[in-house]
Amino acid sequence: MSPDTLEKAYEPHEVERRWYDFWEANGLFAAREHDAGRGYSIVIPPPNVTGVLHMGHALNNTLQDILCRYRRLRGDNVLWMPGTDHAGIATQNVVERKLAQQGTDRHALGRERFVAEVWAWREKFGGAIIHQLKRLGASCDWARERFTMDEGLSRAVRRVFVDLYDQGLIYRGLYIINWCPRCRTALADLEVEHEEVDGNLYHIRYPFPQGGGGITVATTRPETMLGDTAVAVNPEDERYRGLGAESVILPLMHREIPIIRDGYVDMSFGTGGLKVTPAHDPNDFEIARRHDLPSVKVIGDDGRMSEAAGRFAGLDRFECRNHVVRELSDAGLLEKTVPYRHKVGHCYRCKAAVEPNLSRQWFVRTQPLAEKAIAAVKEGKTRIIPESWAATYFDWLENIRDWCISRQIWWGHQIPAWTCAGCGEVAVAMEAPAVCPKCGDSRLVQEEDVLDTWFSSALWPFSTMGWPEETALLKKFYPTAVLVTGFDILFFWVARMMMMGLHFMQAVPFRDVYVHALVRDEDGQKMSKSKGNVIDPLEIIDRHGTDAFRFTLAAFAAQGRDVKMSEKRVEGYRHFINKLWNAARFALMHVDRRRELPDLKELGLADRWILARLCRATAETARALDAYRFNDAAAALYAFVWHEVCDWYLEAAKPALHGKLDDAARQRSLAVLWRVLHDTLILLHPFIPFVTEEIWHKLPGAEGSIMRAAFPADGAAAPQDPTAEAEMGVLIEVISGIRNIRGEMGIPPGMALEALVHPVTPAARTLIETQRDLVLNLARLRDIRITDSTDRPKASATSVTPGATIFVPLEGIIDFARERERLGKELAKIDKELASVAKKLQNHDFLAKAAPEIVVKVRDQQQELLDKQRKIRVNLDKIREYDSTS
RNA sequence: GGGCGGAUAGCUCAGCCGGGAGAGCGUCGGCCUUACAAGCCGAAGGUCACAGGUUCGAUCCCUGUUCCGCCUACCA
Repeated sequence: MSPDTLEKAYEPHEVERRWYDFWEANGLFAAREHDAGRGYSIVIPPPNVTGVLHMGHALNNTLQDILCRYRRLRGDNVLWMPGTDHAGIATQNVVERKLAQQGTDRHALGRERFVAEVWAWREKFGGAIIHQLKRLGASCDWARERFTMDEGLSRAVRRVFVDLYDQGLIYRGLYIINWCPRCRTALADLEVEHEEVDGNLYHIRYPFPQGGGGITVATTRPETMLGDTAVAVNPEDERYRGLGAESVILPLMHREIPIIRDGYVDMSFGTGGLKVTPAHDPNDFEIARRHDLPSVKVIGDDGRMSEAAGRFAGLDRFECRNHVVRELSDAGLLEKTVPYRHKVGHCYRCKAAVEPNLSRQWFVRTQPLAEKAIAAVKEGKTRIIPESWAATYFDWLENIRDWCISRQIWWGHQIPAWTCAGCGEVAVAMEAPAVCPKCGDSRLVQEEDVLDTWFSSALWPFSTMGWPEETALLKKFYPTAVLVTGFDILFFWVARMMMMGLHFMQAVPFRDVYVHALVRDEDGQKMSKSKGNVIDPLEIIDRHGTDAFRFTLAAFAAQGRDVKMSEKRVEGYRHFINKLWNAARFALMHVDRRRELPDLKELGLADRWILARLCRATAETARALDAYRFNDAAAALYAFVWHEVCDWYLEAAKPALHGKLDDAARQRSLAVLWRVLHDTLILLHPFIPFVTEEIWHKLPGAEGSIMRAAFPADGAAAPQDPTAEAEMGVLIEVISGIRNIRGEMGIPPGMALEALVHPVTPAARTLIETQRDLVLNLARLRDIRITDSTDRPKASATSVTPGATIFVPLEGIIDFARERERLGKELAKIDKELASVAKKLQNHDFLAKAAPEIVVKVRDQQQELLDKQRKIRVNLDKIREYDSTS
């Protein structure tokens, strides 16, 4: 195969590897912080080091890559900052599972060796997702790749922690937090997934000390009763006036606990009695504070009952529930058990049921930070797109609660706080202090806990650019242009980056937040391993190529709607890639070297038409991408390439290209073809980078990488040619009319026909005369005759178009019944349209109140329809006449 | 409990500021026309969920209803 011809079908795999290597080797992804040129930056949502590329990543990164490649073509100095997230709990879990397989665990190793083990794991497997992103074509500036645990980012984390602590925005305290007994760590509220489960509501009677009676409470978690320290009723509740007792006996534990009155209690729920378990329920914790009640922690950190649970100690919490219920029932204190559907919190990492637990943890005081994050969006400093997500963003930030940031795991940024063994002073500092700042004791013990993974993620837009140093990178590229993300991490990540960015950089981290949809399976189900409906992006890429896959994602990425992915759809777009490939193949059979575009005046109609359409496609692509309307851009390009370039232009240009016309015509067509292919490749490149680069290098006169090309001029700078568009429109109608007759009348394509054309205006006559060859060729006619008479050959089929009425003589072939049916069908359509138009024009209110240009438009419409109706009727009548006489 | 989104052709979905309902796939009929059968030409197919309202005019704006999906919340 010679260098300037193409294979018959596009084979993506070898091409993709070759060009990706080429781009990387030539530094085409590199940002230049010291260069002029408008800076455009995006920071990647860092995938977990444990991650493997899934559909969500594929969509997210395809959209980012489209934007980055587009901005480069527009001449911007683009930084796409890549990296990965250490993913504290997730990664620790992965390595712990590996250790379990080896018959050991982290406690046997000890902290230091375990952490070393995780680093080793990361060295070996952590790069997988990066390789996968490269297969997707992601044009990140890989030389700058960062990791949330690397030295620079860790410094940024410590700096932020220390500053927030000094500013009173980080504190430590004893509160009810969400505890995962499986991961054995605290979780933030956000990290708890609430799921509906079928449970029971147990009604338990707590008898009075004197025996008998008592107060009945209802609970879904009876095992927590072992830690009850009061029973509460509403002070307004008539049922509990004058009880004659101020306490009850806690069953099974035989502990006397007080009856308290608190407005929190909902009188309408159950019996109006509430058991109070301060150590295992956030509301009860608050009630206990108000009433100065003690706390009894009966569930331990491992999910088993603690010593405080007396004889139940050591039982698993769920096992204990069964024991408690049985014993209560035996004691006659279980009044009833009703099935109850309620939500239970689960750990977002391991799915174990979360236990609210009293615990000493570190918190970020979020409210002051949230206020600024709200204001920034309200003031338009950051736009959220689509706008509907702003409401969700505001709602969460307005009701934000303090953020529990400490985790009882080993993999992560260890909290930079040291406790003095001598005086108990807590010192918070960037580096370990040598001695206690208060008493001078050197026995300092660092806090064991690490920080929530999302704490370091919150700093990502500036920590990756070198903060807290004042780097050239920050100066050039902060704030970033846009953050592209799924809505699932709007709170986890986006809102927190807003808070931290505003606090530490005094500027928003991004001007736009583009929130894209979720990728689901073809039935709209969320993809999950347990459902077995996961489609692996890499398998899709293997089978159909990266470009087809990317184009599919872009084409389905309509704002505010989930993407339903199925292999079938990718297949459809693979056909598109192949169509482009073959169009190029055809073009390259003719185009030999670059030619200047001749004057518009010298060009043929089809040439002028396609250039005008190219100009529109360019403007539409730019408009759509500037507005994050990826699907609009993809649809516009698809339609342009397939239905305008391939279906009409290439077909129209064939005679000239094949040398059937004069050489000047051939040269002109070649120049236009070159221009159309050249610009179209650039327009498509952000979406389908590989195939466009491959074709680009076969295109004579196209220099270097397509990545360095300039986006075509759109709008005023490019040829606007409404005349060509209108004239070509008339011809397309004429040709389609003839094709319709052929198809409907069942005439084989091989049979050459002749047509008699009656133009409606002298201009149309001239047009058809001058474009005679084009019509002959595209309508597959033997001959075309132009007539001033409306007389029609006897046995002929008719097509009425806006520019001309066409008669196709079908002597000996015509099936009169069929033609009658065809015209009748068309007439019925016109009658229907005419009726609705007439209704409008008979309406005085419409004439008086509608915009004048609309009225004019409707009048013109009516005129056209009436004209067409009249012509069809005449022909229908004649057909009837002939039919009856023949 | 609060909030958000969706309902348009057989399927999957576009449809920005109200003014003659679109695409892809699928279906039907005809074609190996020297770029492409992963293709070409032609065609059929819709009460724009339902009920009201605003308007000269509503798939589009407003209200309500039904169904589906999602987010969020400390009612045991």
